[in-house]
Amino acid sequence: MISTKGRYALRLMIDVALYEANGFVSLKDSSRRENISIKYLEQVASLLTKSNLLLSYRGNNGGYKLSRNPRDYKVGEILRAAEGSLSPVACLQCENNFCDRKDICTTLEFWKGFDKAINDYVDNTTLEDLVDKAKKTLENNYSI
Amino acid sequence: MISTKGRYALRLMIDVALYEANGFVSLKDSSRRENISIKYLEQVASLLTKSNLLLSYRGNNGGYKLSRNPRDYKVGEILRAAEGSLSPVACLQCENNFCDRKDICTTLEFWKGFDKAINDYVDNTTLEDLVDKAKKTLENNYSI
DNA sequence: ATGTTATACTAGTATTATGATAGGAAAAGA
DNA sequence: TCTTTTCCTATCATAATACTAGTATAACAT
Repeated sequence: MISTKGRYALRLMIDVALYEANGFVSLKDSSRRENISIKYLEQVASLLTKSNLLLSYRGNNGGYKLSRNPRDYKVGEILRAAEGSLSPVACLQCENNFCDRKDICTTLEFWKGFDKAINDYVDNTTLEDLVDKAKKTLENNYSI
Repeated sequence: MISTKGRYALRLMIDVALYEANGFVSLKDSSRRENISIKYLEQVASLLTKSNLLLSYRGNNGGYKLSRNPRDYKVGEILRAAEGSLSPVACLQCENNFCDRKDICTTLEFWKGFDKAINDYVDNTTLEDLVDKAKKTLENNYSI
């Protein structure tokens, strides 16, 4: 359901949040820290930039930084930007909502509720929540 | 996320529930009513039979019937039988839970909560709920 | 016995999505 | 002008999806 694109997007956002204090965060650094192919990460970053979740800057000392405070990102926004849609069934994706069974479908309400449960969950966690957790994990690893 | 297998499985279970009063429900009839290829529906029915959600009977006047009362099926059981797993990320599928980032993964808790939200939702609706809705839809269509 | 009806099982197949890799253009600073 | 970085597009191997098809097996009717 959530592919590498969504998972990598979330990890990239957390990584940028953790390191942007020193200036723009380059994919060269993020990809090394997160152990993700830089070329693939470029595609993920591009999705996030187009959705205005990341700001980019080219050239030397360029890279990415957050466009907002971490607490103002819902995780759902990040996942939807990377995945396109979190709909559990194709018939709920806006454009495809022309299912010819629409008026007789006895499961449509169930699927709509499912879609809502999914989006409610992912919109109930902020990037800040995950960043705080990441900071604790880093601290623990250093103390070992 | 939910493929045709899961969606067809749910529709088949509802169809069998609606028509089993007259005896075993054949795929020939179900496939005609639901407008799903009989050969594909066979594969779906096979998954449900193997999971003991449907009882099958071969030969003349054979077909399928429910193994329990509709109120005793959680929709989640049906979907999991057809789809295999509803985990939103690969690393939560039991066998694959050997992700080498397991101990440093800052998003694992988030994904576990996501998994729980998904399964809680689908386990909170019963087949009976959907069958009741289907009966109402059928009534409305006849009255038109 | 034989034919009919139905499930059970296995194999094949076209299309699409996934998860990348690769090359080069464009921007920005040294 | 060189280096570093993002930006954009193309390509590609693998796997999943959504089927179709054929045959075996069971059960009953005649």
